[in-house]
Amino acid sequence: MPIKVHDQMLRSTVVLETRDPGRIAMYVCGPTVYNLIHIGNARTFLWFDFIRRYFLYRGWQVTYVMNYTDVDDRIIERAGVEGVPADAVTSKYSKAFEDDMAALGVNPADIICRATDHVEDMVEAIDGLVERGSAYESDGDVFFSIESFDAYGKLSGRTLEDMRAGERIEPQAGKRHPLDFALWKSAKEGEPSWPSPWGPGRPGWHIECSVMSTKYLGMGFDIHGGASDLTFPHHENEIAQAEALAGAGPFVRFWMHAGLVQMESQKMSKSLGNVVLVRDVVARYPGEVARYWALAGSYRTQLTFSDGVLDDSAQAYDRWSTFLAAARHALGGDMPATPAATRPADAEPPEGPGGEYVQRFTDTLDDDFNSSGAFAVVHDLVREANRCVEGAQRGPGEDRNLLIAFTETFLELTSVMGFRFDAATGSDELTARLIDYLLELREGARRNKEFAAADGIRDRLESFGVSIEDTPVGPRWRLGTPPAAA
RNA sequence: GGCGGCGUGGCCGAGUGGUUCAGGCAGGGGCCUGCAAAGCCCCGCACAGCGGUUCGAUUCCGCUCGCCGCCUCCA
Repeated sequence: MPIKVHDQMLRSTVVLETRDPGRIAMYVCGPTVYNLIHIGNARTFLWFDFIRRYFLYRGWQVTYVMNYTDVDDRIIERAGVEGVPADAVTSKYSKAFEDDMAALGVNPADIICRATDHVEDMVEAIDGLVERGSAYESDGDVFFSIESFDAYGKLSGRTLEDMRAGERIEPQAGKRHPLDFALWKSAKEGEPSWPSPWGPGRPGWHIECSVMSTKYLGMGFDIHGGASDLTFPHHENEIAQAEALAGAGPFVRFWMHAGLVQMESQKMSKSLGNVVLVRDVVARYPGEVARYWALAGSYRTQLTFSDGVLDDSAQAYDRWSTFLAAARHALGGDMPATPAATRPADAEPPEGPGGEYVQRFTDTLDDDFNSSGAFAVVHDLVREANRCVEGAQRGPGEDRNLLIAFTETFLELTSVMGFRFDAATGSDELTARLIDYLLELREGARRNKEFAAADGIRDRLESFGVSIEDTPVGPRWRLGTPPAAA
């Protein structure tokens, strides 16, 4: 079954036919590195990280490019506020972005490109646009003439008249059409600047993505992603620039946009100030919980963030980590490792007890990444696997074989979704030995029916965040969040 | 004003023209347990409202109401 994606340009879900068979070239608009990112931003990056993982799982070769916007009015503003040079701001927040992404288990793009490393390319592109009559200079600024590009508005589905009707700001002086946008901005005193045929200045925001995406992926690359608030004007402008310069389209084959995160019926945004930082979330929950929250619903719809939603996700995720701890306890040395499986569409159908789940998993995700369905598959798998735990812990037999197979499938599917359990269970060696020793003492007490003492040990360990579960073959424990930690 | 999206059981959140069913969280009952915990089993006659198409609509069409996004920097 082929993979289908919802293409914003067509406004429908269509079979993903790539420029080169078996290869996917994707570009996602990255952060403007002028402050800390919030979970609304993170949702987008978590999603494209997952999409890339899924493509790889399905046997595609993926080239994933992401930009960092490191020249921008807000960066200049921020540098003024912090009293440091602009590049100090951008290096600080680039690093912060990477740290936050790592905390969420988001892998870096294959190619990360910075606007400031590509100014010459942009100047060349702008020059080309001026030459072709798509752009014009005005007092040191260069603007793109939207009237010169017939298809302007095709992505966002609006006409020039529509857009004029909703004008809310005074047209900037020097523009021929109010919606013409800046390709090059002349520098004021003290601002970062680069030389150009129109004098010292800096590139406008939109041009970097057109130039860098086509530089690394070529015209007509497969997927361009970003959040839905970039549809207009940013992506519309990217199309205009790239296709005007190339003299032909398409710039991009498929446009994918992630829905925005809402805060109490209003979108979360830096300019509104109603943000929840990734940093604050990962201080309170494992990164996997945020990943679960972001990925459990469709990427296209709005997602509301409120107090409590992460608690729900934490409970749901806990079901998985609890299962895995139980499997590890029951299987001991037979515990499977995470398989590095790929499941190309043309491969043999998956076999074994977990095969049915693998099939359901790919079936649902092939349909525009229906992750909710994929989560349901994993939950169903966990339920069936849990039924085998009790039998498996008694020793070899049917239940044990099934549990091994189901656990392996579980690790396969959850790793495609970007969850890592191996590291998350961690406690250091000494802690583990101390806990084991305390449990030995407790077992002795239990054997002597000294339940008050046994329960005392359990209660104390619980208060440290160590949860104890007794099983017919001895207690198992795992580290969690201490109750009422905050 | 223009363009677009959404409204599913206490909450989150998929999906479909027709009595097998999403899934999770929360809640109730049971099994297991020394007690727990975890797990397993069972339990909710949900699809904003009003019309229409149809043998049959939560699913298609229209209207109404409500919510949200974009049109300005924004993931």
